[in-house]
Amino acid sequence: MSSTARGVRARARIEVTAAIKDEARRQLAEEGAAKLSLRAVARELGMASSALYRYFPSRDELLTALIIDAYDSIGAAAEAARDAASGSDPARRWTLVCEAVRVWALAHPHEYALIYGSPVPGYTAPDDTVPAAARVGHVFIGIMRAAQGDACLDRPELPPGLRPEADRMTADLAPDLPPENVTALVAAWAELFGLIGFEVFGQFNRVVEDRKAFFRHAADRLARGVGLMPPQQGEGATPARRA
Amino acid sequence: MSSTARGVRARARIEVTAAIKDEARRQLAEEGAAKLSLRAVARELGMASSALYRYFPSRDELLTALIIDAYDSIGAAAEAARDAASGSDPARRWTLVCEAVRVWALAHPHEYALIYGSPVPGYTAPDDTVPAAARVGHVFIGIMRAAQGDACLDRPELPPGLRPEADRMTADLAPDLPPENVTALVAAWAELFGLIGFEVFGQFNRVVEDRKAFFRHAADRLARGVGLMPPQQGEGATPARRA
DNA sequence: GTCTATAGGCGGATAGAC
DNA sequence: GTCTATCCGCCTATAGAC
Repeated sequence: MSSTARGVRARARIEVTAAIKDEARRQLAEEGAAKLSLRAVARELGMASSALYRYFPSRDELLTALIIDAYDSIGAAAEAARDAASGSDPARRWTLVCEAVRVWALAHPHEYALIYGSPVPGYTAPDDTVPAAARVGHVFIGIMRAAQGDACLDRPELPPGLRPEADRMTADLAPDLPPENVTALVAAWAELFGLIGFEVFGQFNRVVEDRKAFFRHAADRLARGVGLMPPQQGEGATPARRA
Repeated sequence: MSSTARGVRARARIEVTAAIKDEARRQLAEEGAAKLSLRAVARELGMASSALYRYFPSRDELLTALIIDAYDSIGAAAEAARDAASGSDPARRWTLVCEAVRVWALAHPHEYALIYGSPVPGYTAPDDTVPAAARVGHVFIGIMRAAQGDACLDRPELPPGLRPEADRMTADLAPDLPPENVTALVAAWAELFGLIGFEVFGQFNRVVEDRKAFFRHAADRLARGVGLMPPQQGEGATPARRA
């Protein structure tokens, strides 16, 4: 009953919780999130399945914990890349963060599938997951902000029909940035995960071989799209408008 | 034993096969591909589960059939959009095909997840799926080809390190197009499915509201990236290079 | 081609003893 | 907090009758 005893128990609880999540992550890789089973986790851990219910009241709560962990992990990877590149210019920071996100995804394909792949049928993520899910996006917003501060942010065009939505997104996400750049950023954010998802999920099999070089180039193109680099001059033989 | 009887039986077989796939697609929506179960399909169809094995020798064969159907369906939607827009210029054809792919995905989210979402654990698609999977990409290649024929294709830059891979992809996919455009096209192809996937899988919840307008703008930006439109002039206050 | 029956598994979740 | 026992459901796949 001493505070020491409470500390010991609390520590044990944390360790068992971590062991459960570790084993669950292992099984994620083998069976997928849809088939994540408390029973199988318990079996592998040498515990009775009913004992797990003291740690996670249901299968879905365990899933939620894994999702938050995964978002936090990829978010931390993005933040670490940003911090390591703090001396570089914004365009280079952008590319390095993109590459860090890709590296994380390739190193953790099943956790990547859990958070950016198909939703798990019958499961809806609770609001607890939102802050962790936002971390990667915040890193990109921060890079854009710094670029604006350095006055090296090019402003892309915006068609009139998108103006209301652009203003709304801007108010929500980054009121201090121009709506043109916020809109481009949201698009680039989604497109980045298209590139990564195609690589992780195998759509690039038999299509792209040198994926690292391909990705680096694509990330640079995304940086151009959000205004972190000037639009390049085309080398084409003709101006692109039809006669 | 007459040829008529054979015809009747063949027709019945086709109809039952179609009914099985229809019911399986229905269940895909409710339980997901990972839990697709021959038994549940049979139950819903009022058949004995063992009877289904006369049509599909295993669960995986049924899954393969559903995957091929889904690729063919989204491919046909892309081709139909291309054909309907045959009078328009390449940039407009690009955008219309992108929108058709998005519309298909939103109308068939679970089939979309089956082909462009997380891989089904324990299942590997056989080579039979490759031709169907390539249809959407071929539509985009065709649009690029036509643009080149009309001499309205801008050629983006390529860094030296990507040259070998660009040449390799070009030889594989479209030897008659410039490697710069082929590389940009492959990137845009992946990015397109990033945009669509984020919408279908819910990543845009609470972020993008007017998704149709947002997508149209993003698709135009992709068209610019592959050279179907000239790069736009930035309106930014300053040139984008850092001092 | 369809059925019943069967083998040999799997799962979530709870009750109640210790 | 962990256990055993239990309820009740699910699955793939096959054998053999009709």
